[in-house]
Amino acid sequence: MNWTPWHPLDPSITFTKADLKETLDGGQAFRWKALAFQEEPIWEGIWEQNLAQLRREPDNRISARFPSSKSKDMIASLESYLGLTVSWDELRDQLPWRSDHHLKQCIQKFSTLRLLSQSFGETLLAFLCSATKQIPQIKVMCSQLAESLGSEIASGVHAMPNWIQVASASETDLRALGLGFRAKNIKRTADIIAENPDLLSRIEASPYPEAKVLLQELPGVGSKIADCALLFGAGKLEAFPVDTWIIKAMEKRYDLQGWKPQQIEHFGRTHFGMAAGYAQQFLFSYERFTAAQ
DNA sequence: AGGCAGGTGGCCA
DNA sequence: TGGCCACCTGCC
Repeated sequence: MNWTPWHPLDPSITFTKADLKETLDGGQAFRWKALAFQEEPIWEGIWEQNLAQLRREPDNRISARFPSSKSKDMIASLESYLGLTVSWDELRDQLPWRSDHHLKQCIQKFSTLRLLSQSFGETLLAFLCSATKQIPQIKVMCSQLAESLGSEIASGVHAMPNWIQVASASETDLRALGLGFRAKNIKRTADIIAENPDLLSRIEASPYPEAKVLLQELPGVGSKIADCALLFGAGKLEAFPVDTWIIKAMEKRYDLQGWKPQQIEHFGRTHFGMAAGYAQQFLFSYERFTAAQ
């Protein structure tokens, strides 16, 4: 593969080493990998029809390079994907960290953590794969889907399939890709979307509460997967995905033992406010980090 | 060897 | 409404 020269991204996009890893490879997206495990890894990833490599500069800024054949507009797309158009500093300041010591601690530990701005369709597909799976296995499923059904965007590199491409596969085909019991729901969801071509864009354009109701009508999409798709794939920051990590975190840190997932979700959305999903990501990252110690 | 993993939906009281 | 359980598969 021939790559362009390294190109500096907008200087407002800064990451610590740990936060870049957490943002790209911490469970929001599943198509980034660290290439060289030296002092500073180079991150290579795929989003929509794009491929790039990222590296951190000593001042925490990011440089990127692209396949030399098609680099036009990729810089703008990457900057948008990395959240250039969102005011993360303001959103962070609006979270209730002044009265919430644990949140303050999480934010201090992951000070440059961001939410990626991902494609809605791709995000929904990835999180339909995620049920009772850990991140490395979700990445394998996404890569299998891409290689089998997605378009080739560079030599040997495939984009995630769109929902029409997924619908072209049978449930048996999907099971052969290692999707397990998720294959049935992914196939049924793909057929519904293929028959209603504007469904996803209508949901994405709807206000959060309505969008969540509509999304949960799709087979295999419950509260958690709907919230992940809306938070990571549609920028709806009110969404507060409640998974096993968040349940453990909220029980321990907010004394919510015995609360049901729906009650924890309500608490989170009420307590953390309009950017509850951003707060969720800080809590999630912190909990995973402390568990790994 | 058996339980568990970024869940969901169906079934039963 | 609320609790229980099956469901693919891989990994410890």
